[in-house]
Amino acid sequence: MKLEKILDEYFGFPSFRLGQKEIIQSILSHQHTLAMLPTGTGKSLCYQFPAYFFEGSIIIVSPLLSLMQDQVEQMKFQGEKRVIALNSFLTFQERQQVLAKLSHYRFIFLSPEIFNNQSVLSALKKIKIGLFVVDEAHCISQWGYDFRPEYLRLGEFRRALNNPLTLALTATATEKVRKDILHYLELDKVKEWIYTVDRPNIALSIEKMTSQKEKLSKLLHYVQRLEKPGIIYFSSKKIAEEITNYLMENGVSNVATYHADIEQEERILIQQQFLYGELDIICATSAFGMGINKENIRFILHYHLPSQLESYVQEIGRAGRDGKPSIAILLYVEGDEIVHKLWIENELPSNEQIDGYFQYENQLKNKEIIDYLQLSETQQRFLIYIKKRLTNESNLIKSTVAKQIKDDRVKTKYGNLQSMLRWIHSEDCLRKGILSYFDEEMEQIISPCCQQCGFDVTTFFCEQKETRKNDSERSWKDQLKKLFKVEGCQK
DNA sequence: CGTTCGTCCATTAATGGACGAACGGTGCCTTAAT
Repeated sequence: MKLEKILDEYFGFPSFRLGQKEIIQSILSHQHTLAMLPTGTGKSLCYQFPAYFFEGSIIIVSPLLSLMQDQVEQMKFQGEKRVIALNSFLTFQERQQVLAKLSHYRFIFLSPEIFNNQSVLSALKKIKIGLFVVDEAHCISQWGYDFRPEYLRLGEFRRALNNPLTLALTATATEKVRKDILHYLELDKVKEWIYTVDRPNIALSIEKMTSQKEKLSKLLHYVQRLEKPGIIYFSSKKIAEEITNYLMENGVSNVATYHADIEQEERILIQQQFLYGELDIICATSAFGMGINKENIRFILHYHLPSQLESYVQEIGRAGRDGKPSIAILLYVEGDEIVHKLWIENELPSNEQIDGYFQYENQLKNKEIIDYLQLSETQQRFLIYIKKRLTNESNLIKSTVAKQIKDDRVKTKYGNLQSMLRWIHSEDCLRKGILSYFDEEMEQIISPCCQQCGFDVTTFFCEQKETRKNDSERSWKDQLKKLFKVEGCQK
């Protein structure tokens, strides 16, 4: 049967999107595959489709519980009942039941951390695995070295499962990150399908200002005028909250804050409200976004810069999934990057902490070492990872290697931040800058492209559309607006 | 690095200033350390 026919009959799509068919064919011919597709272009089909050709289960490694839950719900809604998220949301009894009949499930979503659980791992060993999928595979490189070390152990877990056929999916990976992905998944002989990171319908703009105050008024200016809905990104939870209040005080309604300290229930509520159009603007940290499948986001504003261009591309990529013109504006004041430098410096243990850790390891209890050296959770996880990786080596070697890895990591992260800053300060086309960071060249001329290529931000304003209307219509509309305090474009 | 928070001590007992410490995004997993 032709693939298109199956696509139509089973999934209800008339045709494949860019890259999907090639990736699916590559999987169907049993080649390990690394696929890079632009944000929001239907990566999940790439593993859902082959599932119906394979015996055995499809394992999908996913970075977030909420993402797994969403995908499971969505697939159940589409009629696939043999799907489960194997994670800490399950009670002990539920987990036992699921593990007992694991081969029953066609799709098994799980986190990298769950492989640490011996009963889960041994249950997985007993079933036939048709495909091992790593979703958002750039997390291996982005988080594996410090924040979530289990991402670096996915190769080890793959080996434990007898090296199943593997598909790594991402939207943003430089050459270096792609190498990391293959290395840590222990893959060679890989078919790579790399498509552009570019999203032509998203116009790009950077505005440099000299004070935070100026930035604040610029933000309000844009928020009041740009077509909604939109997301505003911050590198501080506190400032995200403050600006939510500031916007509301200035007549912008339907705004909410989203960050890691917001209760789980509240976070789900905000996501839902945003999805269904009850909220227009989310003031968020980097916690917000993964798995947000909202078609009509019109703008992404950055009140603070992210720490690397990969993150920036991920974040702005949430705009314009419907293909309509959208805009990404980065507001920059010198010094905004300082907080990233601090995090780079402090998230991994210092040389003194590393030496101390391996020196006292045999003498003190773990908890005493942590207290004495004041190790953060990330720092502990890093050190435990090194310890496990070098089990048979002396403490001196462990200590030396740990310092080496830490130095490399700090250097890489500084480099990424520098690239971000170079891009901000460059006077070249912004799109070209992003593409060249991902070793791509501009192949087409896009209009509107970016503020370097010359475009008018006001074309993205609601007002612009309304001035086309005649005066009398406008005035009653304005009055109505005032009366009901309606913000945003009226369609 | 730059802001905020808590403590201490001052003096027309209820503020206020000085000073140092703490903090700053992201998320799994809680039966996993010889």
